[in-house]
This record gives sequence, C-alpha cells and structure tokens, in this order.
Amino acid sequence: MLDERKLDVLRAIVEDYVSTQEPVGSKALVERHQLGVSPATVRNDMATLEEEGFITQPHTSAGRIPTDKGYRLFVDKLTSIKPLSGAEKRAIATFLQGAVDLDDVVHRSVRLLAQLTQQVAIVQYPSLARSTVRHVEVVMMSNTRLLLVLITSTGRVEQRVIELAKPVDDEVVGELRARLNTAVVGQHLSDAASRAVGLPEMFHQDDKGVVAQIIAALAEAVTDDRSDEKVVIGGTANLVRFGEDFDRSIKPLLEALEEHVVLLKLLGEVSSPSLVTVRIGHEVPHEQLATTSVVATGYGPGEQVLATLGVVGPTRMDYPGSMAAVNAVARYVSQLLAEA
Amino acid sequence: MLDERKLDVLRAIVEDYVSTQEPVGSKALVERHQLGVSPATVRNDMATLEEEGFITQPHTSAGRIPTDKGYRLFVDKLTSIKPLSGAEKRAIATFLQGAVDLDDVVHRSVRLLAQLTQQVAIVQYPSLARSTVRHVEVVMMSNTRLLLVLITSTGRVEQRVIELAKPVDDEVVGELRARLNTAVVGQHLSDAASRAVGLPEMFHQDDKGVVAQIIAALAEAVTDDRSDEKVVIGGTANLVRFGEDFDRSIKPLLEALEEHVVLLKLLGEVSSPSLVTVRIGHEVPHEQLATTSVVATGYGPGEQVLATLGVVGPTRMDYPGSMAAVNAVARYVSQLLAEA
DNA sequence: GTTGGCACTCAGCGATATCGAGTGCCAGAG
DNA sequence: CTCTGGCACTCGATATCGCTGAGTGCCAAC
Repeated sequence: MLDERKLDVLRAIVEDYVSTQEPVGSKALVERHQLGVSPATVRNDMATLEEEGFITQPHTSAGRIPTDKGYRLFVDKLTSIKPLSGAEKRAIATFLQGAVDLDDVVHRSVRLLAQLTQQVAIVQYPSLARSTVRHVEVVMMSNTRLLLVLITSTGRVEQRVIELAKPVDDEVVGELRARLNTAVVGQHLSDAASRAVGLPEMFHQDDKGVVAQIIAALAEAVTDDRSDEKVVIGGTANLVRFGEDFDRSIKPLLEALEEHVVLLKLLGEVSSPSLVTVRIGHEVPHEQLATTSVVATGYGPGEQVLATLGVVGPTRMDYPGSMAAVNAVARYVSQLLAEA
Repeated sequence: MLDERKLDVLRAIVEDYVSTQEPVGSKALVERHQLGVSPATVRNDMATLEEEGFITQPHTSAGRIPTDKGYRLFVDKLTSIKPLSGAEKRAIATFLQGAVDLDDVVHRSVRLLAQLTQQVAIVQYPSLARSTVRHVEVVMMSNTRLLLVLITSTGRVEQRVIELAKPVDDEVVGELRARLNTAVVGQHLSDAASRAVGLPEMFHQDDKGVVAQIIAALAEAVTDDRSDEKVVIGGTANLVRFGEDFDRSIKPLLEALEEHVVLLKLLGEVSSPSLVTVRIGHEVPHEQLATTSVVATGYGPGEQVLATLGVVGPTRMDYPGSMAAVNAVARYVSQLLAEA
C-alpha cells in the first residue's frame, strides 16, 4: 500500500509545508527534492496518500497539506530526533549554568526552550509528592505562630504559616523539629504524612493537640493540589507567527495558557524520561486546540520523572527540531537536579 | 476656545469610540447623546477640536477618533472615577477573601483585575527594600550548608541556600540567629544590611569569617535586583479584542509582557496610593507601545506604597471603568496587607 | 509502474463600479 | 455672533467581473 517512495513523498510534503506554510504541489516537490520521478508519478502517489487520509486538499486545485494522521506517521516513522548543533548545546549549557536556585532554573529553562523552538514553552515545577524531603524546619515566629519550611531534594522550598489554637512552648517545638526530621527526611513526600502521623503520641498529653495541628498543616501543604500545579510559561510572543486565523487558533491557546490546570493536562503524564511525547492536533486533550500540537517530555534527577516540560505550537511545526530541543533541555535540567 | 459644549462633544466622541471602536460622525453623535444641537453645529465644534489636536480623522470622509491628547483631556477633566457596582465590590471582596498567603493574594488579584477590566492585568510583588523585616531564620541543613529564610511584614518569604567555605558550629548559628533578629526585625530591608554589618565583630575571632559570609549573603538576597522585579500578569487572552492590527499592536505588547523589566517601567513609580496614574499612548515609556495605555496605582498597608498594580490595554479603553477597578482592587489588597 | 499531455477547477488578484457615511462650506434665520 | 439646513464632494468599504496560473485528475502511450 505505502511503498518506500510514497513515504518519501509524505516526508517531503511535511517538510515543505512546515517551512513554507503553503500547500505543496507535485511540481514544486520534484523540484525541491531528489525523488527521481516525474510530477505525474508523484501525483499518483499523492492520490493514494490522500485516500489513506495522510494528506488533504484545502480546496480543489490547490496543493496538499498533511493531516494530523500524516504528521503522526511522519513523527513516528519518518524522522528521528536530529541532534542539536554544537553551538546550540553550548548555548543550553551556558544559559542554564548561571542559575542560582530552582526558581531560576525553571525560569531560564522556559526562556531557553521558547528561544530554541520559537514557540510557546511550558515548564512544570518538580512535583512535590514525588520528591523526597531534604529538610523540614519549624520556626517560631511567636508563641502562637509558626512557620513551616519544607525543602525537597530538588531544591524546591515550600513554606506555610500556622496560627496555633493555643500557645506552644519553645522546647516542644525543638523536640518536634528533631523528631519530624528523623521521621521524614529522605522520604517521599507522598509518604511523609503517614510517617509523621504517629508523632503526636510521643509528646506529653498537653502538647499532643498542638503537635497534631502542626502535622496536619504539614500534610495539607504537601497534598495541596495547587502545589503540583505550578507551571511557568514563556515565548507567548511567538504566537504571532501562528497565522492570521486569530479567533480560532490564538484566542483559545491564550486562554488555555492562563489555566494552569489545562496546561498540565496538555503536558500530560510522561512515563519515562528520554522519551519525548508528541500530541498532534486532535490528540491534544482540549477541544479548542485542534490545530495545536504539544511536544513534551519528563525530567528529574536520574531516571525519575518529577515533572514535565515542553512546547506548544501549531500542528504545522518543526517536529524534529522541537523534539530535539525539548529533549536536550530536559536532559540538561535533569543533570542539574541530580547534581544539586 | 473650548466652551462647555465642545467638551461635551469630546466626551461623547470618546465614549462612543470606546464602545463601538469605530470613528464617530456628527450625525450619530446627536442621535446617541442629548446635545440639543444639530449635526452641523457639532461639525463646527469638531473642526475646532481637530484644530486643537484633540481628535483626528483616520481619512477624509470618515468620522473622528480621539487623539492621545484627546484621551488625556477626557481623563483629566471630563470624567471621574465611577464607583463600582455593589455586585462588583462584593465580587472583589469574596474573591480575595479566600487567599491563604501572599502568593495567593497576588495571583488572585491579577485574575480579578483581568476579569473586571477585560484587559491585561499586572501586579507587582511588594517591594522587598521598602518592606520591614518580620523574622529572620538561619537553618542548618548541614554544617557547611545553611538556609536563610527572610519573612517580611507583607508575608513575603525569601529564602537562600548558602554553601559555607568552612564548617560552622551549631552554637554559633544559634547566637547569630538571635543577634540577627534583634538587629534587623522591624527594620526596613533597605537598612537591614547596614544594621547587620557590625555583627561579625561580636563573634569569636574564628567565627568572624563565616558570620561575615552569611551576612553578605543576606545583604545580597535583599539587594538583589531581581527580587523587586517580581511581577505576575494575567488576562493575556483579552488581547484578542485588541483588533486585527496584529504585528503593530499585539506583538510588541506580548513581547513587553515577557520582559519584566519593561513591565515595571510601564507600571512606573507611584507617589501615593489612592492616586491612579494613567499613561496614554505616547506617554507610555516604550516606543513600541504607542497605541497602548496603562492604568496603574500603588498599594501597600496603610499609606505606604510597596508595589504597583494596574492594567494595560489599547488607548481606546474604558478609562473610568479601568480606573475604578484598579483603584478598588488596590485598596482592597492594601487592606488585606494591613491586617496580616 | 511511469510518463507526457491535456482539459478542467478555482483561489487570488487587480480593475471597475457602486454605495453611503461623513465632511466642509455657505447662505439664511434667530 | 451662533446655529441650522442644504448641498456638492470625498473616499473607504463592498461587490462584481474576468483573468491568470498553480495544481489536479485522467488517459493513452511507453
């Protein structure tokens, strides 16, 4: 059904359409690529490809453009992640090297991705639940007001102020701090709450209530849905190259970018790092974004996936290039996290 | 030169143009407003207004649109901040009431502003330098690694990890913590560094170096330029109503929104709260945004101005409405900060 | 299976015509 | 001196028409 040459034709169509943004015809194809056959032959192949649903015509007597299915085949079979140039690799390294803390890493990554791909970049903060605890600190601000500071292995710092129901003693807090740390340091945050739940029992009767309140606050901070919804976006200005069809393609995207929940759905779950996920057009889990594609991958120290990053753009995007950039940035950030 | 009626005409032109987005002619004006005169008379007035530079014609045989100068006069003389409806006030209150911490307040404020004005909203975090210190904490994560946590009166929490040149003792840290707090709590952050600079002298010779390093890190964290550049934006999707002139009005704005430095320049310095600043078209300190206006005001507990918030939109925006919304949100946030 | 030839389709473009909102000016009334 | 109605004029917006050319599908021949 689809012999080698037809696949070549599809690949050529995708490449040309992506770079010119215009429907590509049979004649232009044979001129720009060494297909070794005549336009007429290409036309026959195109007819087959169209029957199979890989390409389509915007209108009769126009060239062909790839369908979502066409892009899918292209991404799956017809291309491999092309290695970045040395200059690009160096740019990534030097740009991310200067980061001073996690916030900085995340923000620099978005900028970098946006610049490399000329698209909208999205970077999710490392998941709290999947990180491990590096340190927990309980700070007394007054005898009825505590500050809970939680530091994860990725360098993420979460804090929360607790107003206590009744005053608490200095020594109790000191003891709690020590016990809390031995109980949860090194543990995954998802387990931390259960590890700490027995702690109140170890205190004097009078203090159990307060301690329980603090533990509860900690548990809440950890399981707070919002904490895993933290994402940063960048490169919105690149939307202008999207085309003119304003209301149908740009507006919904801008709206989606404001809704962090939607964004996270877009990035989706990624099973293993070093595996770049591509969602094309209708595969994107958001009706309004049917002309949009997402290229994403996971990152995290070692083989863990603590969060996701990627780019969003029109279906007619440079998939090999975007995949390469997303992959490279994810790898580099992972490395940074592993070192820290 | 400009009698009462001519001003009425200008006001009517601004109002109509803002609501219809189309050049307004003499006939339409008398129909929609009770001016009590004939179109011909209005035409004469318009001719005068045009001579004076308050309105202009996009092309001959079209209606008039206000110039920047026209909007300026409108804002300064022809309108007052219109009070919000009870429903709007209640919406602000209930929406901001639920905020759990400063981050939350800031993020909710942007959303709220964007929704109320149907424009792009910008909220700056309370300035560190102008806040006072509520608490400083020094946490030992290991004997060569400290975490510095700084809490301001506005509830803003800054943290920084310090890698020490040589190991430090538990007791030294404890002493430093105590001395640091007595030295800087209640002080303005801009003064904090100078208050702390003498502290190393109070320690044993062997510890002076380490203490000095910590103080230096604290000083750096406080004076870090980036810390005052923290802003949050929202309502980007509202840009779609901007009009079709994509490249000339939307692209530069999107680009500006990515540059926090530019944004802060846009918001500008505000002398006193309860004073709403309006910058129209060319008054905006950014060449590319000549068709854009900014409505901003300061906020902070009491009479202090700790930061700025506002909206950005096309020059043809609803000034009275935006000014009212910006003012109301700023007041409410200020109140929240004063209570905390 | 491939190729050249050929008739056909149709979006895009420019030229032309029409329409009407809006203007400026003027003469006359208040 | 101000306001008004009348009127000729301007010119952007919109619609219509015809042309052009890239691109197609089909077919007969290689």
